[in-house]
Amino acid sequence: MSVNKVILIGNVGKDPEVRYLDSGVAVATFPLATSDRAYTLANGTQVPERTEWHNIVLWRGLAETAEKYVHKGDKLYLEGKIRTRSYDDQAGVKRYVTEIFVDSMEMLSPKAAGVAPQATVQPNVQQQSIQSQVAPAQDNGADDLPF
Amino acid sequence: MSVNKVILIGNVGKDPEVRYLDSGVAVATFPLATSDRAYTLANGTQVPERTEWHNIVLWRGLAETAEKYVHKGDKLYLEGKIRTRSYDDQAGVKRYVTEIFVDSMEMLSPKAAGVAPQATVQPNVQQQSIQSQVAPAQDNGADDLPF
Amino acid sequence: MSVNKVILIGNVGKDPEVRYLDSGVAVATFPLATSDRAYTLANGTQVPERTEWHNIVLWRGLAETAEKYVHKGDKLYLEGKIRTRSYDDQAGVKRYVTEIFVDSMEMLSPKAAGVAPQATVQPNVQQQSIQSQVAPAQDNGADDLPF
Amino acid sequence: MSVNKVILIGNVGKDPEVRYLDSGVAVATFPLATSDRAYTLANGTQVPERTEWHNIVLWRGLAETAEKYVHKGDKLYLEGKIRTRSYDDQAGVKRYVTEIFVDSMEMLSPKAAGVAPQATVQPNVQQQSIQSQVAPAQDNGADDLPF
DNA sequence: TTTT
DNA sequence: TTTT
Repeated sequence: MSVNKVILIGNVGKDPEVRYLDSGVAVATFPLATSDRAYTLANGTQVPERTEWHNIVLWRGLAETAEKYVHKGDKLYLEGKIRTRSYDDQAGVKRYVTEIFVDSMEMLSPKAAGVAPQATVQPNVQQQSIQSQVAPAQDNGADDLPF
Repeated sequence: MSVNKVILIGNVGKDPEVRYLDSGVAVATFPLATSDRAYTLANGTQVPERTEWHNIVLWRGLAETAEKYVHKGDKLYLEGKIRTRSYDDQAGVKRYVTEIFVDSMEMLSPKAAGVAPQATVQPNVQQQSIQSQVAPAQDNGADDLPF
Repeated sequence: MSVNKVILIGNVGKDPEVRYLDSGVAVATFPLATSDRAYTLANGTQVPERTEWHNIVLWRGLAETAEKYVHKGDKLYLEGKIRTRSYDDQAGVKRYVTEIFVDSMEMLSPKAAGVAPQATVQPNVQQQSIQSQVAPAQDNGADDLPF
Repeated sequence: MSVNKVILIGNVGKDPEVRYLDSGVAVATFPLATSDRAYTLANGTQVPERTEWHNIVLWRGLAETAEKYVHKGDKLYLEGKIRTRSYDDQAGVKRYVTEIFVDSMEMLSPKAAGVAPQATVQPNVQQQSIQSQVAPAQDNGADDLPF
């Protein structure tokens, strides 16, 4: 038994890229930024703001919602899980990418809010089914990569 | 304004490695496994169990607690944030590691439970202060790396 | 747009009570205890352990899973939402009960773990559908009350 | 070992009421609304939107931040714990109130966002210390009640 | 490299 | 009414 849960509120770095698998399943990807506030330590050291970029992945209905309603700059609430996949780069070296597979999405930007109809996917009947078609970099071409 | 929160329940893959920075600050690292349950899709496809490995990082008091009480095989509840850092590998290629910086830890294994005294760090006066001393691979030697 | 999310790890106070609505839908209820650790303040004051009791409500498949596998004393991980309902007591005074409607459950007790097959409900097609049949105390009789 | 965690995103129903205890500690209270989306069941039943009201309580620095920056209508992200307390009403009947004790707050309304300086309290050295001074209704007078 |  |  285990739990793998991520909650993010942040800003969309680029318009979503949406691909459709042969099966017709939609996959959307985009970067999301979260930022730590700058602050000062007890000893006077200034710790500057730091931005963290997350590789966001949505499937099926959520991907279609993202395609319609999510834009660069939007603020989103996302709930999902951490997923690290590996691939071999051009030099044949194994590399890793950590992504957030989203289960639930809410729009926080005023313009966007209230637009998305049904922003939650059915759990367990979802991402993993098509995982093997999505993961590999080599059969997509470099410019087709989610990230 | 943003939120970057991770909640994990999983099993410790190896005993924690604990290092002490020059400042005396403790840093503990270990892998934690979470697993999706195996299940069968509507179309009959069997989706096998899949294990996700998380790179866990604890600081200061939490690192010292981990050094004393956390062992391979233990089940833990962890709350923290996602942090991706980059480093240059031996070939000079930029590589990325995603880690979970822990803010709060609870022991779920019966043996371990109830032992840890104060399993929560003081937020904001914490990890980032010593970040530059910890991140780089090059000044530590390969066998000194958290992961 | 909003979020109402609760995450609990605690111990079951009593065996679940399970009822079946006329529609055949199962509803399980039980109390769950969470405890703050005792600790000492900077000024020396001892703050004792404090137990919080949560009114847990599960529906449909989750209720049936609880009926089979959840017992007094078990440790559970629960994810759900807060729900406050009102009813009129015997004296006709409006009273409030706050309950946790569970979306996802995991067994943490070693004996129980691994037994439950599909511990997540389909979101949005769930609790609210039968809410009006469940809420009122007056049409159930006092001994039929969830709590 | 246990976990009692609440995550809310919702709208402030009224300007915060802030009181100062004899010790100088600030306590802020206000209602926060979260709403389920309306939706239609498989059988055609319309399930209307439903608003849930949460009794929010903040202490110390967070209460002072709320006093300065939080207003009716603002959208907030809150992280905290569930706490149910009892009191005797005018008729001497024991009554219960469930409150959310906040550990962390973020402003989501554009106007407010970015204003609050340090929106996280130090855990474990916090609410419980002054609990007995705050809980009872009877020594405060009805108009002094948080809710 | 963990657990069920 | 549970656990450590």
